[in-house]
Amino acid sequence: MANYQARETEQKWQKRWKETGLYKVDVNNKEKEKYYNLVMFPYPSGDKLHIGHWYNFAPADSWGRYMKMRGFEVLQPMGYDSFGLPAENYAIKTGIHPKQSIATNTEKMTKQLSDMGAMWNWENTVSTSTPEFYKWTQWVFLKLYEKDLAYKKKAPVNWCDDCKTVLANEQVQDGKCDRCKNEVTKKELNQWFFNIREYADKLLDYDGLDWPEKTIAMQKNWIGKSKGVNVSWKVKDQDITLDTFTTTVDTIFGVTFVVISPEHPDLFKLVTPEHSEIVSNYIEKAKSKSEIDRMEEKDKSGVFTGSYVVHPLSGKEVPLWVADYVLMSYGTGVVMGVPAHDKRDMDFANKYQFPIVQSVELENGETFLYDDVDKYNVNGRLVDSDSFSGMEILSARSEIVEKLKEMNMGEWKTQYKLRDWLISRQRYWGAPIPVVYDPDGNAHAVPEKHLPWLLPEDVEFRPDGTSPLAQSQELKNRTEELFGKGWTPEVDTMDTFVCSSWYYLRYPSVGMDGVPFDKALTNKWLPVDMYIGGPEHACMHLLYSRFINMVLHDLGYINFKEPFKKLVHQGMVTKDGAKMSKSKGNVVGPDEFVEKYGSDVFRMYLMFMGPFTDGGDWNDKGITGTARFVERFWNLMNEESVVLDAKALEKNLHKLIKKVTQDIEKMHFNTVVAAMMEFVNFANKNGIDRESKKILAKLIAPIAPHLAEECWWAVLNEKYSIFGEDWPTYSEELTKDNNVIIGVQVNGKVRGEVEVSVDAEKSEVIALAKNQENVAKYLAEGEVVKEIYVPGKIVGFVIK
RNA sequence: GCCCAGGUGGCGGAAUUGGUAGACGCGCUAGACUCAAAAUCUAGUUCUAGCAAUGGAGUGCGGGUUCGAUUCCCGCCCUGGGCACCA
Repeated sequence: MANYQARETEQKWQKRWKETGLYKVDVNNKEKEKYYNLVMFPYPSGDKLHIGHWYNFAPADSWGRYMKMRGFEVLQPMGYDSFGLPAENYAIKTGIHPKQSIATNTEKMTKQLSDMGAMWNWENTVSTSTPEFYKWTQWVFLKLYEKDLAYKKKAPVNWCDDCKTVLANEQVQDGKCDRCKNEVTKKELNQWFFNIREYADKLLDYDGLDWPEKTIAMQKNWIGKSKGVNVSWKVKDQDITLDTFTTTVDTIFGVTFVVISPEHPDLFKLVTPEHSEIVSNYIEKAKSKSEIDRMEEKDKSGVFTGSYVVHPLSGKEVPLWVADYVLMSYGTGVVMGVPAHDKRDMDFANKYQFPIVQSVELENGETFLYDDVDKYNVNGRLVDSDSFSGMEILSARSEIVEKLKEMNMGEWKTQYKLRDWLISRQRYWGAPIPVVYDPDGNAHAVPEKHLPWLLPEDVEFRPDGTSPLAQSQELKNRTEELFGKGWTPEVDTMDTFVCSSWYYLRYPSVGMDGVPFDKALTNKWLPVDMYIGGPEHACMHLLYSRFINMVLHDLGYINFKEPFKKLVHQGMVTKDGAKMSKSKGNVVGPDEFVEKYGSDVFRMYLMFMGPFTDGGDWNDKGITGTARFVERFWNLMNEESVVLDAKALEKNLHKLIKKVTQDIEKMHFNTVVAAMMEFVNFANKNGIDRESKKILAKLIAPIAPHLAEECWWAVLNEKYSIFGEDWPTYSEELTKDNNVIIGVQVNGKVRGEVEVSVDAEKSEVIALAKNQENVAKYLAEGEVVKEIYVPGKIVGFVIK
């Protein structure tokens, strides 16, 4: 018999699948239930598909195929996140226009993705840098603009001097640019933002989402909701009031100083003349520190402003200091210093000799830092706090706020760490922000009828910190022609995360010109049933998408709030335990292995390596195990065999169907492959009949589609295609064993084993166990005080 | 510092309403086939003592609960990921 010719066979089927349109999805299908199976779309880089793509896409495809065999109409589209820096940087290096390189790369990548043999719906593909797509990205911008959810403001923003552009907070990690790892600095610029803070509370609602806990926790942490109180402090001898935010207003009688951020706009008004020089010097020094320095500097520093503020409840005067540990970007930029109960304030007080005044204690009478307890759920009372002394902490908070409210000196306030999403980019290769300015400099949205607001082509790409679009004569002319003399275009482009925040809505409606997405079709197909992609997007793409989706929901365009019902993150493939990277030179290229063993073997090995969500360690030798298995599988299917034990075959087959079904449902593909191997080993010894072979082919179909199709059609001579077949079912009754071998323990140690019927009486089993020679030996050493029998599990004796 | 995930043979990993730890695969050892090798097949493979039967130890470390713990509880150590002066 001939060996299995993997490559030839795979190419044959890929061709046939394509010609027969096997995976074409009928988006209007009314008979079958829909299933939207989505992977995060890739960036079309010039490099070949790397192992991470395979590790992500192949199991996702197996999942889609499984759902197809379960009878769903499966939409499994693939597209390209094609705006962004790499194409632009490549253009700067080579002079090849991004439009050109992206077109070439997209074509190459589509070919590679097809070679994978996955059932992508190529009729429903998108590429975000095409005018037919970004027209609607601009439409999304306009919708937000109309609702005041897009606005322009001058603010200190994150600047990457290597990429020559601003970045959103989410794109700064450890003070460094997410993309190029260059240090990020602050710049004061007039930029476009999306008001994602407006949705902070809605974004904190994860009701009905089947998402990893980890991801939800990361988002919650990023949004950072804190409930607290704004307290007002009058500045002594001046007509200024400063607000401080605190989550623990119960400590207000422990305030011994107040600290203001160096960036506070009113700061200069508060500094007394004799302190102005020292404060100016301090501000200068703080400004010159990079984000990273400031982050790493745990050591507190600050200077006195010369002014005092008045405690709203006690009337005492406390000094007002300026210190850079107070952030202007969170809360009010001013904090009350409570050194007795806050670690940072304590460090600061110790350094500059402020008094430390205790104002709360725990139930046991001990003092404490709020850093060490759950501040929203603490039991204790106030001390030395005027009329509030002795009060329970939590109720004292309400009482204090009531009092402050009466005086008009305070109120409840909720703060978020989340900041608005900065979407302007001073780069070329992105969707132009559809805004123009009148001669007075006022912004106006480009009317919808002028979309797509085309990206001009008469520009140089050299990034110099100004937007390349500013050079375009065409854009300038276009603006004046349409809007009038003296009108100018916005020259920034949009963050590419704007494109990816809504692309999943477009897939079912691809080809429709007049709308971003057809309402009925979208409400039918969305939300995405299964979304698979990397965990690194937790606080970027996955947060932005939820936000945009919610906005579109609130505007009435769609009837679902959340875009992704179920989310799964694939793990990472490592080499000898280390992350693969070009610099380490340990990158494994898929091509040579696909060439040698075929796509089925390659993807099965990736699945077999470890649990999908954990990732796995690549081993060049390890793949031979899967290759041997495919060969054994092929031989088993081809050989005529005599079944030695029909009962055992039936039982094992039903057990296999159950195991494979349940494990695929859990996405434990590694144990699916293991179970298939085990069964093939069994069938090789025992023999297998035709009906069982058919079931076996179906079971392997999701994970090795080409092999399954070939076995189904060429070996078993069944009707094309196996992917039109139903998923096998099993009988629970048949998976049950009549006899089991269970262990016998004496004082917890295994001393023998007995084979018993599953419904045997306890007395019967105990007697059988006692007769075991080795068991009897140990039982003789003492008196049996307890006999244990857990059916199907264990027999145990306790002796004294 | 805080939050999350994890630590099991030489290696990747199985097994948790507590019930014979190490499925499946890699590697390794021996044998068959071969002039030989590769490939394939058969047997073995946690460590340790023993010819064996059998015994001792064993799921990061130290305690605890239990007839019985990889699984539950307490206290540590280590690795990976995320956040980080958030008042």
